[in-house]
Amino acid sequence: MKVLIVEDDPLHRAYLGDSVRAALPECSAVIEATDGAEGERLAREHGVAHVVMDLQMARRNGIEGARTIWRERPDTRILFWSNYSDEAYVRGVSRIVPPGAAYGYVLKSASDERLKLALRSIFIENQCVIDNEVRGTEQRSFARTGGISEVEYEILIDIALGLTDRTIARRRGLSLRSVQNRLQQIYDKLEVHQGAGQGPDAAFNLRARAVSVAIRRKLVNHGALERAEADLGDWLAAAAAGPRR
Amino acid sequence: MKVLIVEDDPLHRAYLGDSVRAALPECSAVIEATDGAEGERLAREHGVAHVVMDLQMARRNGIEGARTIWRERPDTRILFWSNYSDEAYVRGVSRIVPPGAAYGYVLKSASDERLKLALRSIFIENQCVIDNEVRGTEQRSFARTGGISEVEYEILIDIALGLTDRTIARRRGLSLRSVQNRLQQIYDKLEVHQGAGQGPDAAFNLRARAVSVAIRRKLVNHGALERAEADLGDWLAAAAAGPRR
DNA sequence: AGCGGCCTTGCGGGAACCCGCAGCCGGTCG
DNA sequence: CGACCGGCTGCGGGTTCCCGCAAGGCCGCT
Repeated sequence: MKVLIVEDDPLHRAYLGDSVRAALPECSAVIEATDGAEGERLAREHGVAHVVMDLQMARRNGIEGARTIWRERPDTRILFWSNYSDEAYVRGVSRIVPPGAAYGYVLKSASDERLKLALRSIFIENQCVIDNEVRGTEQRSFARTGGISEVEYEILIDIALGLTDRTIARRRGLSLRSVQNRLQQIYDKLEVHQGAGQGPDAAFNLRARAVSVAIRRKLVNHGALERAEADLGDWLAAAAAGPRR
Repeated sequence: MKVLIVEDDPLHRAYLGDSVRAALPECSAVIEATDGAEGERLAREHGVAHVVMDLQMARRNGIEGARTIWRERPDTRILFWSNYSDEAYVRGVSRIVPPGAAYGYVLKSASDERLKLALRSIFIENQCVIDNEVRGTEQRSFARTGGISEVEYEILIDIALGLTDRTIARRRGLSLRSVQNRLQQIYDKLEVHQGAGQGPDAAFNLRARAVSVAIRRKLVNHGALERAEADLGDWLAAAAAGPRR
């Protein structure tokens, strides 16, 4: 069994290497990469089926890397090892995991024991292991209160990108009013109010305010914006090529 | 000489401790804290004058911690040790450093040598040491192109918070039109255009778009938003108490 | 069938936003 | 001193945003 480690911090990389070797005697080789792009390349070259991946790396982030690895080999087992349990990361991961694939999400603050256990569970037993704290944010995200649904999340990203209502409508195949309705729901769930007086002296611009609290609540972050921007670029190009109107 | 290390990652904390002891034989004690709040407390209790501080920690970030430490003892020497050279961090730091204070900014990706050199320069020689890469973003930030001035930056933060033009005007003591003029400059410098057609079918909402590219360019980030939100809260309370109108 | 809920869509209007035009003022330079 | 520049301000209008009201469609339940 070959294990690929993708992690840009040398200290963490070394620590991970030790843990992998200690937890998995059946591991024949540990391969190391320092960013997502290199990880993709090495995974392809070595035909690796077991990966430990950091999210949030400097040059190419872990979600991108995992996506292309999974696209090429959907049965690859990936353990995400991250500093944060931000909803943006959790959503980003759960959106790209292929059906039936075994994966894990463990925080860097977890104990040695927990990490080794997760390694064995995922790589040997083929089971999913989600850190309890991460599970927490996942739960919250689908709970009644503060729970942003998938469709709403799309629109939220769109306004975070700075799109117009009309553009969002075209992109998502909705009417203008529907987009605005969804925005209304988002404002509700994010508890965004006008601030002071309702009418002439509202303190907040709701749309901008919603983005602000979404960022503060870690629903969206830099990585998510980058990905969304790339998608948007694709769509804009496609729309310009064949504007079916 | 006592040195306080504020860093939430145990691996990095241990590494820092080793480096400090190796680089500074005159160091009599190394004290460790795992977040900004604890760092403030320990600095006060031990009367520490030499601090190594991580930015971006989970519970209370380094800029907050450094601010209160410096407020209590402006001659404290602080070395910031960070993963990133984002403009938001650089601005955040350079805004709180007291006049004449010695401080440093070194990236975690720097070599062992560089870290030790910086430790000696700052703590012993009382000199400022700014990582070259950080200097780079600092330069860029004040250069002609893409250079957001301090006043513009304030307004940028305000729209990122979701404030109305009118509210910004009140807060900053400007007329409505002046705020909008500044916004215009920001749009220019951030190269934010309407996207497709000028008039009825603009793809972008400029204000939201500006925030989006500001985040992607790392002019603002989560920590900066948190701080700005706290400031805003103070101002709102003050404005409600004595609305001089 | 009838009913109630949920989502979608259209309409209308008040507020906010984006921005060109123009006047005012303090500072700099020839 | 006059010319010029950059920043601040008011005015006006075109567009977008925010949102209440109401009508229609789909679905499940009684």
